[in-house]
Amino acid sequence: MPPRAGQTKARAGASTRRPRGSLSREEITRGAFELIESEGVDELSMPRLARHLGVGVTSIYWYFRSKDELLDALTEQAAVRFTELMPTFNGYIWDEHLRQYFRAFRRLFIENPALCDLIVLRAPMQSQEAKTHYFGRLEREIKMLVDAGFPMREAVHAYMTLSVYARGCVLQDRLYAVAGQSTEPDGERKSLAAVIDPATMPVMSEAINHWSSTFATDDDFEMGLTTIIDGLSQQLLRARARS
Amino acid sequence: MPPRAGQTKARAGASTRRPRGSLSREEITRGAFELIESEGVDELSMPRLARHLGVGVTSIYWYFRSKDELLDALTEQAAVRFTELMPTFNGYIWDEHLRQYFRAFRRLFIENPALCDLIVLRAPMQSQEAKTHYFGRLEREIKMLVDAGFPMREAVHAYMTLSVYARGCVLQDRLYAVAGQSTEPDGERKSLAAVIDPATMPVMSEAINHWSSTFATDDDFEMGLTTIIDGLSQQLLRARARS
DNA sequence: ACCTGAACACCGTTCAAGT
DNA sequence: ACCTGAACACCGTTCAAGT
Repeated sequence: MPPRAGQTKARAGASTRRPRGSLSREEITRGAFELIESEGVDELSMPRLARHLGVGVTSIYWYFRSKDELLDALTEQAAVRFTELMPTFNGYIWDEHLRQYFRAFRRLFIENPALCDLIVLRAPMQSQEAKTHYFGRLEREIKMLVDAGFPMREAVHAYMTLSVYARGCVLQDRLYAVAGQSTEPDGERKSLAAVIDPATMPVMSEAINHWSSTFATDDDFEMGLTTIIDGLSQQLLRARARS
Repeated sequence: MPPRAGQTKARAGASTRRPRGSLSREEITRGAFELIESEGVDELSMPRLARHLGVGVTSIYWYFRSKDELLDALTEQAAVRFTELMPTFNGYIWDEHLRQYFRAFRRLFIENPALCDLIVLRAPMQSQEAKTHYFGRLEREIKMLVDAGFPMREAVHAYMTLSVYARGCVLQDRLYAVAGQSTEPDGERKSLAAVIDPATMPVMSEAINHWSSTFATDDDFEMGLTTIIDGLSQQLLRARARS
């Protein structure tokens, strides 16, 4: 791996001491993101990060009390980045809006595994800044649902149900990604057929024709999305009938 | 912690060598489950497990090539245990059946964090045995939906959508559980109010009245369940109309 | 105030023995 | 065939310096 220009790299045995103000929380988190994006969050370790930054390991501890505190900071930045990357959709009616929104929501996590690992698989945001960003976005989305006629409680839960479902799909996708990829395209169905005896499992032996290994493909996701939005339509009709 | 009777315990400095056939895959996985159940999956380490069993660390490596192989075996057993613990429901119509089933599904994971960590947060099952158990259960559930009138493809996806949603809720619950519990009962709403300015976020400042910290409470879960089942009802009506 | 290496307790794993 | 400790490379973190 050739050292890239314009970047602080591990000095090859050079024992130059870093100047005083050369390090900062920002540089550390930036380096950590680079590491996570290229190697995955599991590969982030304090010694590795220090080497990547060309710093002594313990220097990082001046800026972050622990690795966990560093990860919290990364999660917070990831949350901000995520809300910034999410496009805004305008002019759609509520059901099509939700569909577009959560389709993008899922795509974003799948295309940015670093954000996925930090946001989906880690504890909830704590910082004021991250929450403010997040709620700013929620304000838009929930208002949209309220304007469409959803009572406040139903609007909140509509968003949350879809959010939990979408994150569940992303999690599924991620777990299957880290466990070795499926080998041949049709290998999955064959290996399923091996454990399904048509005599004792007549339904399953037909069901596997509609099977995808992860159940987190684009099509799988779309079907669940449709189901949930159909359910919300029903609830909206009932709510309108009541008022 | 007093040593429990009838259990192989760490010998207090005793350097007695274990007899030949005294260890086994079964004893190791049993000890590992005990450790996971009492300490959590993060606390499982090879040295700890060895100490718990009163064995040299390296003895474990005779039975499992690596920690990962051990975890795979644990995951497999957890999957079998899970399907055995899931009650069977009889005599309900399809929508009530799904509600009961996934309610129990979620409860089981919440009440058995060890199973949750191994199944929900780890890679998919690989072994024949686990798959056979799992598909046996799926046979029942999908047949139920097909008998209710769902086309095969829709039946498969109905189950999977609910399964992804329920696991998403469980994940949420688990993440909030490991990150410190919320302090006061009403503290959450107050801390939310701190970042929500009613002037700029009129909708959110009302929405937080319907807010729960995790969005994975029993009520939250039930609402999403209702939404999804409502959506499935719609699809069933359409499918029946088509045929 | 900021950066550093030495040192500690822990981890997963390998290896060359013991019986 | 099965069990063992010594040893290795790695990790997160602390501490007592250096400048």
